[in-house]
Amino acid sequence: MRENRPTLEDVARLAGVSLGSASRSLSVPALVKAETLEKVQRAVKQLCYVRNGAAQALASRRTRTIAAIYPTLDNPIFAVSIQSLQKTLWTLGYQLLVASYDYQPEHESGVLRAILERGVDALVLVGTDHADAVYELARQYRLPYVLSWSFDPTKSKNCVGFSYYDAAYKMASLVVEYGHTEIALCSGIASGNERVRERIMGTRSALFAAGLKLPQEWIIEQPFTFEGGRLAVRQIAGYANMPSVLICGTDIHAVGAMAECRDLSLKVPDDLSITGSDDIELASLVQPALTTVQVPTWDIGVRAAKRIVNLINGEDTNEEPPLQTTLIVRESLKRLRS
Amino acid sequence: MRENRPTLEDVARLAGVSLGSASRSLSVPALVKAETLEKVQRAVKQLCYVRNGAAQALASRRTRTIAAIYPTLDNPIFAVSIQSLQKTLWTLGYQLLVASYDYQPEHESGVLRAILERGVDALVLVGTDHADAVYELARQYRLPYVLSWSFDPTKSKNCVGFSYYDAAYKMASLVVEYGHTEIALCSGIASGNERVRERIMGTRSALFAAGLKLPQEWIIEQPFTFEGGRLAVRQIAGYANMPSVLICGTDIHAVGAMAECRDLSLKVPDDLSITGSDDIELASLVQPALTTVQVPTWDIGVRAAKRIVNLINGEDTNEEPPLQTTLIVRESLKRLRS
DNA sequence: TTGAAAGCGCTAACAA
DNA sequence: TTGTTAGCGCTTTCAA
Repeated sequence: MRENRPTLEDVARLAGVSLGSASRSLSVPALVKAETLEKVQRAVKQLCYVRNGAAQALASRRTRTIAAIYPTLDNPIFAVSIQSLQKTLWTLGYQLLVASYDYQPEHESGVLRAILERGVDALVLVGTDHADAVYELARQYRLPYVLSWSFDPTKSKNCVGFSYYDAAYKMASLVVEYGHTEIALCSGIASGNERVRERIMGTRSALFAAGLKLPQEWIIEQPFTFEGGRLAVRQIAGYANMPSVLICGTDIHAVGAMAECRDLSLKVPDDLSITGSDDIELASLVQPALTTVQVPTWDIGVRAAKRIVNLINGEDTNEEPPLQTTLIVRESLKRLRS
Repeated sequence: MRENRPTLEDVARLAGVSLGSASRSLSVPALVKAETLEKVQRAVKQLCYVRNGAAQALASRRTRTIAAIYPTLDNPIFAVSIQSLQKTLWTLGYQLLVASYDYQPEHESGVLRAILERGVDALVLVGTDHADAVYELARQYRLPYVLSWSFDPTKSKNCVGFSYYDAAYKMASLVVEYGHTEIALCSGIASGNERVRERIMGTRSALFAAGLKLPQEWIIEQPFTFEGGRLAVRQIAGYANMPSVLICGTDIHAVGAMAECRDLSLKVPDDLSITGSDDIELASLVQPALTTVQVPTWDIGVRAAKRIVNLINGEDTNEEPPLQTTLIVRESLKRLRS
């Protein structure tokens, strides 16, 4: 298993300079005479030299790698956001280590521990609701972190996201404005997920403001899968009095719900209106097209990348306000009165 | 920026054993007396000790990390496969570093170079068609690699995948059997992607076997996006004589194509039949449900993980046959004659 | 601006 | 079965 990678010493020898100069040529070229720099660069090219990251990490105590831990990789909004996070980090000279805990919050700290062992300079997490152990480890290892997607004003320095409460409030207000009064909510699993809880609260507040209620039995907690959406529809279809609208916590839920409606011969939106959230690409492709809330998926990745690098460098990040969401009105929500 | 992580030396001191014994307790516990092992484990727990991966990597010349380079992370089949790859590697004691080159083959070697610098023990790639530089780097760094998804019998030791040719042949044969004679193909971009080329060849052979032809202008190369599928439909809709069926290279294409048909008031499958490939979850949710080819998405990740670890350990991997694909007949393909 | 040299925290001979 | 020790390849003082 021996490799024959050239070392920096080989480079230095070939270039006729010291090990120190060779190292500086690569890391802080500004401190090196142009002539020396050139000699080193020539040697690097000639030997096809590539740094040994482990040695660099050991000596400098930085890995130039950032870990991102997601609930799942299997939702297009996360996939898109990972792309933008990765691209932006790359331009800033960092690599991205991606991990997921499969929507099992209790696994997150285990994943983090493994990542810590491998060594990273910082952390990007999703949401603000994490086990104490997660925050504890970050503190203990002095790891800067960014909490993405959710926005918590009390932690704004570490947050890059939007208000799930506001997004849900907006959507529920639209639903009310369209004349609906019998409203059900298909949310995700609330435990360990403040985004789900914020959505429930936002929805409830909007209904309350209109003199309506969101009874507990009309809040249906389902995993964020197509199947989850189907199950929600099956459940409300069994109720004596069916709601006129199902507000879904994600577009994935909504698309699953629409499929189930078809199977049950429920017309959307005539028999049941359905709304989503996220505005994934699919939302405009389904029939009827989905009324949903657009969230700044790509932007979250870009900004999380910039923020985390700032935090690593100890630069003062001026606190940014939450990102904005936008209602997208299509055909899946029926107007009952104008 | 100083961290205060305890080192193995701290552990050894607290446990009252030597550095060597402490190291062995963690890496090869079998070589250590039970009593010693226990002392070390207690010290580890007490100090919350976590190995320093960089030091370990530098000294042992292995990182226990495997890199996987994908064309994109933004296709559900890859997302699913990454999940299974990651999970399986985890149980085998390896971590996964994910990267993508955004379907720009010329970027792949650059990505690989960055990964090499960081250090990995092995590589999982998608497909067999890679720049010489990629194979050259793998050779130079003695990096074991697995080529996933595609199956090339001449490289079967390194391949974990299925025959795209066969899959396409099967689907095209079904289309012919259903009585279609005017057949168009919406493939991906063929350059730098043998999977696309195999699909084209498989389709062409099946048609040829039935006395039909696949003219070049009925092969439409489009990027693997919903929009790609839409564009393909727009293109054939402009032809003087339209085909009766559009065979799509992926379900993503097919779903996009179906959406465009709706916008153009083309009935699927009456005005135009559409077939897909991959059998993503969405395929059964769209209306009409998609006739497609199921591919072993999850299995590819599991097997790639096992194979790559075998290769790292220099174990003899008995050459496995290609994985199998299955036709899934639903409603998007019309029967013109029986 | 450069060179010399002391580690970074661990593994893996080797000797005991 | 254990302890000792010489590196792994790089960064980063420090002195020149």
